[in-house]
Amino acid sequence: MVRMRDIADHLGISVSTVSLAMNRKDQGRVNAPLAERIRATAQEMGYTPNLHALGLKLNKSHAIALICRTSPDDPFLSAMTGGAQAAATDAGYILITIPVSSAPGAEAEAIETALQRDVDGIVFAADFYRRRSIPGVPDSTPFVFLDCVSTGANPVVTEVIADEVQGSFEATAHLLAAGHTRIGYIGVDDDRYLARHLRERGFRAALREHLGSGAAPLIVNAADPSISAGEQAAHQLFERAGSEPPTALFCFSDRTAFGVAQAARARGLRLPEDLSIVGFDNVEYTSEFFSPRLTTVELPHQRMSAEAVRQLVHRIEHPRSDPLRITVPCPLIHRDSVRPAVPSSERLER
Amino acid sequence: MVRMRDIADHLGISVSTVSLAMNRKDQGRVNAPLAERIRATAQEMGYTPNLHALGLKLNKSHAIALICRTSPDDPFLSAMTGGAQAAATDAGYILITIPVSSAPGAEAEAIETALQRDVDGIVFAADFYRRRSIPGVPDSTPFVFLDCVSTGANPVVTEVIADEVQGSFEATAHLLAAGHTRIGYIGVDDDRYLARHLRERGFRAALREHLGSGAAPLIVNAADPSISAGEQAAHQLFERAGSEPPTALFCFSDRTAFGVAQAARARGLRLPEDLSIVGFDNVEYTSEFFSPRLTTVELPHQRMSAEAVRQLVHRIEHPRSDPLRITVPCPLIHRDSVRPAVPSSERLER
DNA sequence: CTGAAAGCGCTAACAG
DNA sequence: CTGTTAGCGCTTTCAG
Repeated sequence: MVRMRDIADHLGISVSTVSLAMNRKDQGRVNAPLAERIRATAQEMGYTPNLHALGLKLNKSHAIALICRTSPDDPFLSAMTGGAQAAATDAGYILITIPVSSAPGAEAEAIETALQRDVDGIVFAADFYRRRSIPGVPDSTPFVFLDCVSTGANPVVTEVIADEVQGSFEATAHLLAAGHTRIGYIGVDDDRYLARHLRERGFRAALREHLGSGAAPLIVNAADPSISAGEQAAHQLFERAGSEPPTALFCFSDRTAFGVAQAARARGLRLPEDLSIVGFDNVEYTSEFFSPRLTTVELPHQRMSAEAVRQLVHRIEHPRSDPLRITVPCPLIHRDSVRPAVPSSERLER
Repeated sequence: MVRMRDIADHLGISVSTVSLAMNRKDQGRVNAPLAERIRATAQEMGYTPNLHALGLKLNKSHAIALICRTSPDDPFLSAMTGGAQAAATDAGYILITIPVSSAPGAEAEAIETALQRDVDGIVFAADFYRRRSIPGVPDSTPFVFLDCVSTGANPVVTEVIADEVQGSFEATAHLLAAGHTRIGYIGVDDDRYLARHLRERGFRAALREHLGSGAAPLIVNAADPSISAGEQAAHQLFERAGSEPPTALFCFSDRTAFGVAQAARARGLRLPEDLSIVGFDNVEYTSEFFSPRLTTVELPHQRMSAEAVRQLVHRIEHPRSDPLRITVPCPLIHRDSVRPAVPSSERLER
């Protein structure tokens, strides 16, 4: 491990001059050619700064903590950590992922761990979009929220969230563009999911915009976002619809969509010929194990976490900057579960 | 942030005494009651050691690096990092995950990053079980292999791998125990997968043990582990089997199994009534989106990575210990895709 | 049994 | 323009 000391000796100069040159604080302090020569030999000798020394001196670790709940089978975890990793590396930081169990004091403990490592900032991620209280972090440690917002009206902390409304609007618009007019929505009846209201709002907005405000949208909420609840809800919706069944369904989640597909098949409907469906989440493998391959709205965890890290770095480097609410769009992933609507007259002929 | 200095002042003693007491190096150096009192007040004042200072002094960071390829949708990534995280935390270390792209110099770069952070050890993980060369890491930095083995006969480095043979043996034995006798195996025809041979070996061994060496096992290899290749291979197998079709199939992977299921259904077979299948991997969501819920062998990434970290910590703390090859068992996950075999006479009656 | 002092690699006043 | 110096928090001889 070559130190500044080594390169100073090698050049017959002092450590502080080397330090100045290496930190590009040499404007009018070290003459240009010398500075250049220092940097060159540093490179040559394979100098890498000792981060412990730096940290000790500057109270800066060039490390960022990602604190999040980790259930062993969270489908979004890899995308989240991956995006955060990449962004951190890009910015010259390292990412430390600190898992937090669901035990009571776990979050405080995680924060403690992070602080002890002297991280320069913390990203708090939720396991799904939710409202949460501001964590007990000293004012001196910048932090941002990922996939969650603080209780209280105005963002007092930078928050990175998905644009659920836009995503569901787009999905519904896609169905409308395919000629469907009788479109239902299978939501979820659990207020812990903030997304619940946002996705319904996007759905309604698209319908209103394309069909006018006259149409009463067909909406049934499943008990939870599971496959079986989705299945049940779909049956309910078809029964409620009676003789005018929907030709397309927008679903709260991919799992909901899967349940819906099972219900539809049980009723003798072919997918996507008789019923088009769009899911939400773009859970990995969903597209592979689902047939027809599911058209769905992606929850862009990778982009979100990358953005969260970028925002955090910004706040680390500009401590006085204002908190922001960043909304990242949810792209619609076109696959095979949506078909153009067939006018009902033609359908009867077959 | 309270320092040793603070607690020394508070007690009117010197820093070195505190250090001695805190590090339990006080045997016959500090009198017992004082040492105890020091530890008590440290606790009270909320002392936490400054890791930068420690690292600087001792060249130890209490950090471990996990270096691995990360494709954004590796289904095993969360389990792997999760297990490693937990084990590292348990051992008082922190885990730094360093992603490595598939670009040429990427691995060297990742190692560089790790070394610069002064990690105490490195876990190298492969994206699937494979043989690989020893990475260019200084002798002073302990490392272990996860899900890979070194080229060369004897392990020169500690390796943690899954017991693929045992897993497939158990799966096949389960099928046999359910009364099946005509059992086929859909493998994969790609030698990059070391698992390929091991799984086939387990399959053959179970058959031999239960059925004797007379039976020629029905084996078809798919071109790759994808769904479509599995589907094709299954058709091929059924054609080859002719009038004596298998009543159960063991599959190289869950995706293979999914393809197999599609092929079977296309041939009018009901699952699991007419055909039992067992997969391999226990990929998340596979059980949910697969119907019937897939009985499969789990690739225990969480346990493996935890074990790798434990081994690494052991090597960090006992540098002269011998390299080991650790094999962790693959449990069979019982779900709904296996049914007891029905004697062929009864089958015809229905 | 306890304390003083040096030093890990680096930065930042401050002198020169 | 360059060098000297002190000090970040801790461990570890070495004296006392």
